[in-house]
Amino acid sequence: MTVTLADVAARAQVSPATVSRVLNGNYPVAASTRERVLRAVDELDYVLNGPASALAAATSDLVGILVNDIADPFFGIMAGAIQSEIGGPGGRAGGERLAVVCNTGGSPERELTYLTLLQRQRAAAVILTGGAIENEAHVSAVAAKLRKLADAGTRVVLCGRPPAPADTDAVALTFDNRGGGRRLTEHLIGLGHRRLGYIAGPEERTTTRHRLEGHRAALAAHGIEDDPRRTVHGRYDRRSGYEATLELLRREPDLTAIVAANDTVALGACAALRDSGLRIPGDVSVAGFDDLPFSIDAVPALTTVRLPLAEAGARAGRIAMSREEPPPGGIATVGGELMVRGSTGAPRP
Amino acid sequence: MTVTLADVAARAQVSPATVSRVLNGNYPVAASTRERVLRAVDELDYVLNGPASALAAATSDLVGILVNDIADPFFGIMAGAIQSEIGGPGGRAGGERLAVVCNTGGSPERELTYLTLLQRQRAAAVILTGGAIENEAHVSAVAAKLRKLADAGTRVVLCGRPPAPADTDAVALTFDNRGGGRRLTEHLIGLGHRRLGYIAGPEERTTTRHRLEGHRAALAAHGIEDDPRRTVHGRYDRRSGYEATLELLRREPDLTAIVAANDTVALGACAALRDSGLRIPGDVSVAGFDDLPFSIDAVPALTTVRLPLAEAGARAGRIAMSREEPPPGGIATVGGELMVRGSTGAPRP
DNA sequence: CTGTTAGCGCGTTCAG
DNA sequence: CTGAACGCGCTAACAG
Repeated sequence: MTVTLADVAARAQVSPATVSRVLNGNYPVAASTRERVLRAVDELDYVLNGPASALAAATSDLVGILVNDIADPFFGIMAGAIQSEIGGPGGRAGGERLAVVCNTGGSPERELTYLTLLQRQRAAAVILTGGAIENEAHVSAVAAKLRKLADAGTRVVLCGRPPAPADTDAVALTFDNRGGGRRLTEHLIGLGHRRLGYIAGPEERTTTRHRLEGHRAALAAHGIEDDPRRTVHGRYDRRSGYEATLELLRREPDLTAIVAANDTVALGACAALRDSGLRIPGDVSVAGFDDLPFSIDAVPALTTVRLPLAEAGARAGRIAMSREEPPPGGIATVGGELMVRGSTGAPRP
Repeated sequence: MTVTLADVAARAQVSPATVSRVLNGNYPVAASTRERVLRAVDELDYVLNGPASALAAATSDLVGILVNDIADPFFGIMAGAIQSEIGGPGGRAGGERLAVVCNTGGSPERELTYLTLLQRQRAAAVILTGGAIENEAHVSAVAAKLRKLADAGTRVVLCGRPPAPADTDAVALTFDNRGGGRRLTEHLIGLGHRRLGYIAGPEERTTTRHRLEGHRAALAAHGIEDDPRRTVHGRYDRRSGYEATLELLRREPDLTAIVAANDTVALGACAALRDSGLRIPGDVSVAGFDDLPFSIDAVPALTTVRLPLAEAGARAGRIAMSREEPPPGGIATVGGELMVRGSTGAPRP
């Protein structure tokens, strides 16, 4: 029923081994022989059996990409960039590797499950994107998994995530969330703001903590008291930004600025402010983080910290495919750039 | 080095076949035996070899998802919804299927290449999202591929895409782009607009054509001349919307409304209008399509046609997994809902 | 309910 | 440069 290597070999009057060599291009084969083989492949409409070759070769053409939520452009942009770099020559027959995108939804269990599933597939590489969960048990469980993957020959790269324990052999491209958060808040302080609300992401996540630490560092550096009532935790979504803003305004109606965990949350904050009859930035300044594509279309355009998501993803992809040297020590910090736009201004007198 | 089924079998004092049965849960196994096997699996930290079982079973746990661009939430939302429905019980050991996301970038060649790659992987199912390319040669090439996939037992589902030839056995969930486009333009006409600009998507794509046809049908139904100078083609991105808007204004400065191919393009149009000193909707009304999450945060909020992307994706995923009956005839039309918001209003007198 | 027996289709030695 | 032979790790009949 289905065409196999042997069928191609028979038709091309060569041995199966030769066909395999032609297809994988890893061994010298006479030009004329190659011709005949390729013709036979074409005539029979032969398609290599991936599982069979993965079994024999003990490695597959799959690259796992773990994301929190692929519907969120923050992850979509990284995933797309990774994918654009894992194809091309260098792989097995055809050279195209396939991206297995795994939505963890931020759940530790799913993260581990997917890592196991990728291990089962003998993935050529695994790239974990976005912040990590800061639960001790989970961190060590992940580290153990990463170690096993590395032992099995799977390349592990962290993209936008803090480094894993050194013995995991995982390369890390880490976003400078702390520095970005600090510069952002310093920008607001520089404008004259002294009463700043902060909408943080979910607890127990590195991204949340680092951004918040940067914010607090800026406050501390300028002698501004860090009133805990000015910080609210929520999810990384619009609704959370909306509700948190109402809550912040309830607690302290004379806030002059709101710093959001990310752009999506900032958009929700803007909506809440508008619905409360407050003007941006006339009454309250708003700042986001990430600089997702829509941020520039907010009205006023959102002041935020641009993270080079596509560049980082592309680099992670290349490193995963050994097409680029890992950074020295296996760790690189990727900086963010402060984008000052219309949503922040001087506080009302 | 690596633990195999046989190792587990030996430790549990059963045959390899029994271990396989426990892991796949497809055959009755005595509870006590299962216990012993699972314990052995645990103690040895055994992970099934995916390629090996795919080879033996002649089918894998992989589900292919073809998208134009995973960084675009239009596709990200569908991909995420699909993924949420392909896991769960019913599959092989563990029951979790993996989503292979393939970015075609709208290129016909890449589309075919990815279909071949998925065929090679013996994917359990393939879901093609978004509009199709309307090139005769390509359409038949894709149909041929889909037929082969179906023959090999791969379930094929089209999500947000017009039906393929009936003999491909592909189930299609098609968006009613024509109807949505028509209602949108009728809404504008109803407000009193007579000079409407249209920013279409790339040529040779079903989505572009259908939305445009709906627009024209509305014009025709109301006796409004369809001046070709009022239509500009571009890509489905913000920049394209920006430039097309400037071009439309150059051609006909007294347009009172602009209909965009999708929300992203509409955002670009809004930016161009603002930069041109025109107010929305006071001077020019703007409408989009899709109702992506950010559309409600545009200022003014975007009038658009909501497509139930998540619902359609989820349904496509269930159909692909045979967890839901395909629609009668294998074809279902998914309607859009007109969302009237602040970006459209009566034209200036 | 469980063990035995054959492959699944390919990559990779090792000879030639 | 090419062929022969073996085994990758698992599932699927078939018996029992």
